Amino acid sequence: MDIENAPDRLRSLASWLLGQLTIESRRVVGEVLAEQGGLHRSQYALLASLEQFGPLSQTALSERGGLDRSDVVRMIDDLAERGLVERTRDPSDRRRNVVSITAPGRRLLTKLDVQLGRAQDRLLQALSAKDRAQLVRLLGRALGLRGTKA
Amino acid sequence: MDIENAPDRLRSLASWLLGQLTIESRRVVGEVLAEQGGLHRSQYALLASLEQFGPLSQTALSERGGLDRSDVVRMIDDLAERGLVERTRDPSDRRRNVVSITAPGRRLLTKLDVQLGRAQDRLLQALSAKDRAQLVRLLGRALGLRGTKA
DNA sequence: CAAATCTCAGCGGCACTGAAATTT
DNA sequence: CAAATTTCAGTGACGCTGAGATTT
Repeated sequence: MDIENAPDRLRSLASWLLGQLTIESRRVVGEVLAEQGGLHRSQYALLASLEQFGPLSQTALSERGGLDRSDVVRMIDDLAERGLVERTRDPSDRRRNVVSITAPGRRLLTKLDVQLGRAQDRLLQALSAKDRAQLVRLLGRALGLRGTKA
Repeated sequence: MDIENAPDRLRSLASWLLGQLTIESRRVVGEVLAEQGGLHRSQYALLASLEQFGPLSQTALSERGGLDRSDVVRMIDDLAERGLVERTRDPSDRRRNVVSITAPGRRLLTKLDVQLGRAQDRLLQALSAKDRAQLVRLLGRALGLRGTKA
């Protein structure tokens, strides 16, 4: 897509620019995930939550990762089949599942961290390091993130 | 979605933040479009291209608006039915369609401009005017837009 | 009982693909 | 003939909804 030729209305519209860059972002990230095991984006989010916060219920996972409860079911099904997470009934509240990341899950997550980092570089190659940091800051703030330099 | 509770890996990942804000963006923009005639986002892009550049072929429209040729067919079908654009065969090259915006199309476009402007304000309410401008600038640059202050 | 959790089936928008038909 | 343009049918990921089953 040649953004230079787009009409002014679009070139100055935040929502349109966001959408266009997100398309590109999904392409770039999708390539990485396809190579490194064929996970979905949401599955990276699940592994990231489990690694940082320890075992979680599926509801907690959906909240942490900004995912729908329904998608969590399907994505955890798949991760469990691959041995990247374990799902067991919570003995203290048998409505809940307790999902935890496995050693192979951690290893894959580490690998993905590296590759996704490079994907960000490709996505934002036109921006300086300072501008990339600023972009992340502005996006975070627009989403209601307070303070932390994350 | 409560971004505060997301894992650090996601909160600092540009592609994830982009995706989350784009979800919100589509929600907000979708509401406006649903109220003001029920158009799709891509149809606003089509009207915007036609207004600025005059009558265009469908291929040109797909390039200007970052749309797929296939979607242009469907979206123009609908716009033509509503009387917002006109589609005629190009007499000088009968492979082409010539699409042009109509008076009602212009009127709707103007109305949408206002409402979409407000939608941007809602989407980015957490940012100052300066930060919004900076965000637009960074997104444009990441997409390869050179120079213009748009 | 009401509320929480998980599961399942399905929907609609969207970016995209492949192939056919027409014209240059 | 090859190339360009439009059209059509269909795909897959994704965000989401509604309803049911189980448990608290």
